Amino acid sequence: MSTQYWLMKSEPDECSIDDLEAAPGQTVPWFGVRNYQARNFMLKEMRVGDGVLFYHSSCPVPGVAGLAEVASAPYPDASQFDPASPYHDPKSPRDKPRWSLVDVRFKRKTRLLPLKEMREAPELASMVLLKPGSRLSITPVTPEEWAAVKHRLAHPPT
DNA sequence: GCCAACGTTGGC
DNA sequence: GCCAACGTTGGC
Repeated sequence: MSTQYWLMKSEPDECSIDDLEAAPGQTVPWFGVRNYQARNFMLKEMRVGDGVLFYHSSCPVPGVAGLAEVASAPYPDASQFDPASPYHDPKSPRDKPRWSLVDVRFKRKTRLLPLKEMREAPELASMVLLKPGSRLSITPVTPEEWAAVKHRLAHPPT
């Protein structure tokens, strides 16, 4: 199977690209996803080595802040069973966990590619992230979109 | 802090 | 299985 690509949103207050770089093994478990569509991407479609656009959300300048990769097969998200966690899900059966995650490994920081610039870029108009009303925290990225983002990262507007 | 969009819940 | 109420996301 050929390489797939994803965009994954993270609040920099929770886990920024710098936090990912500083993490043990430069890898973090992508815990806390509580949306079935986003979960299914991790559970059913991601493969180790898939490319990830690391996106900062809910912050002063939202946008792509770095590149990462899928670093594990899916496994159950431990936070669903932790009563102290904000991600605790009392309805998730121990023997049949509702929520799974993958590990994500740091590749490199990039310049910040702001959401505003992405919206203004015709070659990125097809991205799921930019669809009106889109709120998914994990979205697929086509090879063409991946290439266009990398090109734009390397060639900032003047 | 506002609010539009969207997902989930639960009564019926 | 419908759908109104409610909660969440996330840009602005």
